Amino acid sequence: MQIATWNVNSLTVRLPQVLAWLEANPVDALALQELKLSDDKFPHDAFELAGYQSVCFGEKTYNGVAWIARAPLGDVVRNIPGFDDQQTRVIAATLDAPGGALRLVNGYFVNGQEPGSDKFAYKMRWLDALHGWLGEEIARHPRLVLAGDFNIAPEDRDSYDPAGLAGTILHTDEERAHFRRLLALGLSDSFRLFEQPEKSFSWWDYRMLGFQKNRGLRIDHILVSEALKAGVRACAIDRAPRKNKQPSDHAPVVMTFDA
DNA sequence: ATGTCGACGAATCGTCGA
Repeated sequence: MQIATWNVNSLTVRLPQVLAWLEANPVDALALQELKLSDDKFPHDAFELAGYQSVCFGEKTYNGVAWIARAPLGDVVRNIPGFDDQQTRVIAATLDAPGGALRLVNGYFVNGQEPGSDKFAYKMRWLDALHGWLGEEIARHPRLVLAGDFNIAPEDRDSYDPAGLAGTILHTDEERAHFRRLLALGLSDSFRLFEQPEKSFSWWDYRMLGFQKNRGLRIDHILVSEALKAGVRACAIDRAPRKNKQPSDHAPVVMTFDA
């Protein structure tokens, strides 16, 4: 079984690339972020023609998340229960799998702009709320996957310039502490369960030839709960779509596991 | 500050967010 995550930076622009990628990579479930479209504009039909069901939670212009899956998605939750949020950043759903249902959580984590800013404070509150809710969610659904654009480079090796960017957004101790708190819930970063090439990144700035120079960050992650960890067989970043014409600034991450 | 995208409103670009 395969689960993937991809920040597409506008599904309106990237839909053809997503459909082409799914045809070449027929994963069982795909988490999308930064749809930048309202739910009434979500292309359910196009995905259905490709053999996929979809559930979405979006808004005009910003944010927006969705799960695309080969099998029906049930028990859908939008945003973090109990956390009042004006933005569309979380969608959770349950997917049938051979070894039992999987709980799939997809998050477009707050960027935070700059340490000390209002947006950074919102990021900290949001991460707190996510942590609290996920603790309950894992207790209810031990077979859980947390995928998405975390907007956190968890360790120095996840950044092209850890010294130069130390303490800046996506690199702060506070953000990294939040990432480790998520791991402390019993979640594992599937990418780091395996030996990986050095300088493996999932995002590259559009500017300054970021991709060509591999000046990137690894901020897109797929975490698995304790119950799933032993079954994980691989996790890889697919850089190919970043070479497309009009690419997203993010590349998809794909996890393979026995479910 | 800059670079580059994408979306928006009201331009035929300026502004915002990433």
